[in-house]
Amino acid sequence: MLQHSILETLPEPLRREVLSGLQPLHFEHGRILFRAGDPCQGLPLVLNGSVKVQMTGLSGHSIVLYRMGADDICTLSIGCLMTGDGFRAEAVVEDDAEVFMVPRGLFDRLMDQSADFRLGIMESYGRRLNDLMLLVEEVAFRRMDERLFQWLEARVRQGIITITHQELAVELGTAREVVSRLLKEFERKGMLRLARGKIEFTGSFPR
Amino acid sequence: MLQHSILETLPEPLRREVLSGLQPLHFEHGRILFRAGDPCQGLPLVLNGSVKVQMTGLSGHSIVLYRMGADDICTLSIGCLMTGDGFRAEAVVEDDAEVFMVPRGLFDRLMDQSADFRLGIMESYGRRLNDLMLLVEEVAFRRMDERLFQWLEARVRQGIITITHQELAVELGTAREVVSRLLKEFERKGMLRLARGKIEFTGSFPR
DNA sequence: CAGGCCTGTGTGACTTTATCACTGAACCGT
DNA sequence: ACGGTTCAGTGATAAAGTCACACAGGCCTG
Repeated sequence: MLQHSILETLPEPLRREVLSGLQPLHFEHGRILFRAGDPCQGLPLVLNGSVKVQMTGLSGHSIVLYRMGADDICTLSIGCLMTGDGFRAEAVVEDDAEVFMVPRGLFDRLMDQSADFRLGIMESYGRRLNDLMLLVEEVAFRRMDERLFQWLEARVRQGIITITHQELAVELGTAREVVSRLLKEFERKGMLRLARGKIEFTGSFPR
Repeated sequence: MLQHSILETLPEPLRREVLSGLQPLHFEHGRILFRAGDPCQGLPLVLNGSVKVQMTGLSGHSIVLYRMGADDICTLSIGCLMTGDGFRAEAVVEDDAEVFMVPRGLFDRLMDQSADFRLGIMESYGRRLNDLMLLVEEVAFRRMDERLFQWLEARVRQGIITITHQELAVELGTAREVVSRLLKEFERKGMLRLARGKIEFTGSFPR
């Protein structure tokens, strides 16, 4: 079922009209929703799948800022939509995703006509702001080994994950070598097994 | 003249009504607009002065996230206003400030009735999101000496600034010792002179 | 105005993280 | 099987964070 909760709150005639006017766009794993500098085409409503948003600094390093999943709204786009500025980050599809792209005109109309839509947008914005604030705190003050551990912990249930040390470094905003060394240490402690492009959790990974 | 550009865009009868219903609140240097955990009372529109927003991590360390000045909107409050969650950060007045506090009901009404108001809110949100993204990048990848230098550079014109190393550490999200050492090095290079609670720029501070 | 107190600053020793440079292993296509 | 490419491991060194403590400046109080 292709739907997005923020559209379900619309009053009936409007909802039907909007839904009939939008067709879902499919994006496969690895596709880029937008790149840094791109102008904003519309507000993406993520129906399913998973999209990560990351930025690359002047230094040339990248860091993942947050992810969007089912029922998420790409709030970052709104600012660009309003000011006409280009994106400062890029969005990469991780798990194949379907997206409604709401054009500027329709967005304005929905903001005008539905209090629930406005509420949904504001809530989404608030969450994103909070996420970023927490990320700042994490990057500024938390130790790398803890952060890496937590990242892995959230994925233990998958048993094996497919990711390179370089990608993991981008997740945490650090250098590949740092990730390699820390992972090696985890391996020495028996928490996981390393292979090229893969990390396998052992039963003894602490939970 | 006490006004805020986002209110000036309102259609005339509404603008007059809103303005007559709001009286500016005065906050002196050092006053706390809100603390972490506080519920949100309304949307603060900053008329003048300067307010810094900072958060304290689990680690007990703090970092300044951004500042608000004349004509700014405390977008952070909107999320809290919508979800009813408490603030995750605190706002401290630096230069005496005057603020319109827009209560929830009025905010909803303005969002409903003015497209320009909506635009202003969305733009403000977009800017804040961009600021935070840049901060993440800065904290994750930039060298401390450069960041400290830039922070000082932005204040060279004041000649002397009154700030402790501890406060400066919070500005940058680092440890006091790191700031002390870097400042000492700047002093050795002749860029500035240090005194208890003060930093004096010399003519040779590079610009 | 001497002494005590609090806050702010300086610094050594050590750990963690980042950077640089390079090696070798694993995989891919032909 | 070979050669190229991507990935991972590691030593050396620099930058930044942590811990512990000494001491200096300003302020209050007797």
